[in-house]
Amino acid sequence: MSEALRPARRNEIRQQNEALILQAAEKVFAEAGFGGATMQLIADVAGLPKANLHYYFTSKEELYRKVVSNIFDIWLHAAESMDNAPGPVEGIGAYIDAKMEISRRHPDGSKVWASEVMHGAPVIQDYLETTLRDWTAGRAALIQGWIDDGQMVAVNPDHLLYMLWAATQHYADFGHQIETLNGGPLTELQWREAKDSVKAMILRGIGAV
Amino acid sequence: MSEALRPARRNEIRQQNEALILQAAEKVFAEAGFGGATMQLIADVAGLPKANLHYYFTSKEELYRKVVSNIFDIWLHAAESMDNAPGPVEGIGAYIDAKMEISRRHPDGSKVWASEVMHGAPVIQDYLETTLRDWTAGRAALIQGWIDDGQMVAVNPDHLLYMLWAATQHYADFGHQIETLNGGPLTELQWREAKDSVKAMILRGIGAV
DNA sequence: GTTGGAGTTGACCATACGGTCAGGAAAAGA
DNA sequence: TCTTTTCCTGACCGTATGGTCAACTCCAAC
Repeated sequence: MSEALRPARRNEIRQQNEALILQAAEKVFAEAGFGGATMQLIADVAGLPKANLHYYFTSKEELYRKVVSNIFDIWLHAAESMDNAPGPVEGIGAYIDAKMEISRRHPDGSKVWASEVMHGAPVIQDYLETTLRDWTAGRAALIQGWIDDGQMVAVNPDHLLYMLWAATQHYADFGHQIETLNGGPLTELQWREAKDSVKAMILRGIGAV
Repeated sequence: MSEALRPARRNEIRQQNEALILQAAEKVFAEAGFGGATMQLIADVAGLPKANLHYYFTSKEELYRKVVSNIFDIWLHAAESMDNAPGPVEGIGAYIDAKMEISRRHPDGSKVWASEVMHGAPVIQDYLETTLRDWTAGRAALIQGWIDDGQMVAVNPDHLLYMLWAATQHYADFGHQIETLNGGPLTELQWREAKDSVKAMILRGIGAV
């Protein structure tokens, strides 16, 4: 019937299984860490025999690398929300929104990323030194421009970025702690309140309101 | 010579070795996570044969539990700095100072704690539900008091606490990322700048200046 | 419908891991 | 000095892990 799918049957299978495995891997790596995760458990979560994982990914490390790389892409994509903003209220506001949304939608990815960095970034050190460094320098300059324009108070742009990362990612990485204190997962309304609180405190904190 | 040490010789040895092992364990758990850490590596770092670890600690999990418990104590101790303050500037300012100092002096401990929580707090869930929950409720009430007194803007106290934790612990947990972006470890002066930046942004963010 | 390569998988392997233990060394008490 | 208790450790064990492989099925192209 759907001739659009017909010729890509093989690719389809491959793509579907790779996605399935990556999804399971993200979850297991987030829950157990790289060292604590086992290929067997990832296979079970994915619903595939272990040997099949090794057909698509040559090693545990390569699988892990792909998972981390995927997260970094999401992270970078959200970072674009800061651009083309007339000022800090819109730019940083949008960035906080985007990053809070990631914490909500991809908590496992966030945890894997956090874990990777905490352990000294053994597999993504090069990303940190190139892409992330460039991105950070660019946004720091952008923020400095807003300061020079008098659109916000003079704060150290680097430390502002660290605070943005910390405050937003905390809702994913420490989600379990928050849920425990909250007596359950955050509701839709509580998520909005979290977002608003973070935005209000930071925007007021940089004198942009 | 030192008769003060003489009668406690046995205890001395025990205490010293336990401390040595706990110190090594904290480092290794921080670097590799629970699953990635091995008793052999901890033993090597401590400079003791592996079998000796099992003389002092019956299992890897018990050793880990002790490490996490130690960190929680430090954490709780710092938490006291918020009490007996006349207002948010002093109370929250002191708390930020204390927590930033922990991030600087005990980065490994902070990482182990973060890792534990990220993995669902398998061994310290009871702490979260009792001690931490009580502490949080108490400080939230304290903050609410300051709000009612008009000493700061009305913000959600819980989310303020989350931001405090996030912003300060970030300098330990993501220290590797910060060091990479910074081109090396933070200097004494940079640490002061970090502390001042966090304090300035948050205190202004809650309208307490 | 036959052929070639992609996809699949149970069985298997070498290794590394947490943990044990017997027996010796060192310290404390008598 | 002799005895008892604590401390120490090399050698060892069962298990679980990451990874391999040969045999198989399924799909697409001719």
